Amino acid sequence: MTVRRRGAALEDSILEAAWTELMSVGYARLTMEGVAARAQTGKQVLYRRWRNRAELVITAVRHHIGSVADQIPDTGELRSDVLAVLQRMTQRQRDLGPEILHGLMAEAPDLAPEFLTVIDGVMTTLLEQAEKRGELKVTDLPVRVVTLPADLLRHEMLLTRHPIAEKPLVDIVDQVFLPLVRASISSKVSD
Amino acid sequence: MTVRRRGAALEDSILEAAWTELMSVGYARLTMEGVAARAQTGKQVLYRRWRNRAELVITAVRHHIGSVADQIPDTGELRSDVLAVLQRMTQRQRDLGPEILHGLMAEAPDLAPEFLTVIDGVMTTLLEQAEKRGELKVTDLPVRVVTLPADLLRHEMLLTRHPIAEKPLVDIVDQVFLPLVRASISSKVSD
DNA sequence: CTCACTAGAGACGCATCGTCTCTTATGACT
DNA sequence: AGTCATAAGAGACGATGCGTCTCTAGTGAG
Repeated sequence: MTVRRRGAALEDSILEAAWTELMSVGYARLTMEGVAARAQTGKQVLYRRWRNRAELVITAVRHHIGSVADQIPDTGELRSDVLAVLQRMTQRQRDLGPEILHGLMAEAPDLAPEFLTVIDGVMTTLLEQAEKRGELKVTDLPVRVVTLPADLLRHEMLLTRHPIAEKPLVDIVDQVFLPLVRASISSKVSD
Repeated sequence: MTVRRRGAALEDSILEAAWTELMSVGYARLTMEGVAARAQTGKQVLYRRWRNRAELVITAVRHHIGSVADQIPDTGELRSDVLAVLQRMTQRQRDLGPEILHGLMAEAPDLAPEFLTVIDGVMTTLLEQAEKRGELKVTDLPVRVVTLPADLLRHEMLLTRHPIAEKPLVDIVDQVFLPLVRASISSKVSD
């Protein structure tokens, strides 16, 4: 070993090695030793930075695919905005695959709550945009309805092993979300 | 060792040992060796019957808490029927705890689809009962809406680490499911 | 009473964990 | 330029659990 890396350069190498390892052997069979070997470094270097597999992998995943909240759609219509968000979510699931998702869910307890708050924020923004356009009143909607499209999609991701097609997304929006939004508006009138 | 067990007696001992082990150390730290030791038998006896940890645990769980479909509520009203099913689901989740649920989901790919079909059948029965009473027409409802209460609850179970209270169940039924059922009926009229 | 079957027990080789140790490259500070 | 604390690279280490294999001796069927 002639050159010895440090700081960010080293960390990037490790995260990239972890990602490659993740893609080639999956989560269940990813080992700290494997990552260290691929990154041409020692295990101790990994354990100095992450307490376990799960934390390392989460960092690696975040490092490679950003957050759904990174860019919020604004198409001028609530329906297509929501659909766009759901599509972004499925894209991320496709990148990871179900095995990694389940593995992380089982081993990283802190991950799930974060999913919730992130999407919550995004959906709230979408609804505020719609409200500004006069499509609806945000206050009409129970929180449960606001997070519902993402919740249903997430459920689908966790319970099926295959990547999710376009149809379920459309169904969620058209058969569940939008009817509820409409019902909420008309019930407000009859109050 | 004086007495040597066989057949069902032996199998029951093992399943009970597995359950006890599950309750005392959780799923992640349950080992085949631990179960064998507690059941006072050898590992080979386990491997003769189950291919791995996940299958053994699934059998043990089924052996101790039956299926949601074991008894289908019939209270005379759709709302309370659905609530009763959701309550039975949360009861089972309480018995298991989130850690076991996640562990099994990650390691036993065949488990998830089964959840889906079981609840699907139960909900369909509830709706047929309601239809017989004249509460609604089953054909009005998209499949997505039929499975929706269970789907949402399952989502909640998988994403929160604590047992689920009564309120979310009521919210799911009153803020999401029933409004959709009603909307579906009235939209049918205006078709 | 005999015998095929398999329970009970644990040794085995392998993989991986997380810790520890050792040498030596590196960059910050004189 | 020279010194030095720091941490990188490498791998040995004991522990643990996997899944397989082997051996013996209960046990129920006939």
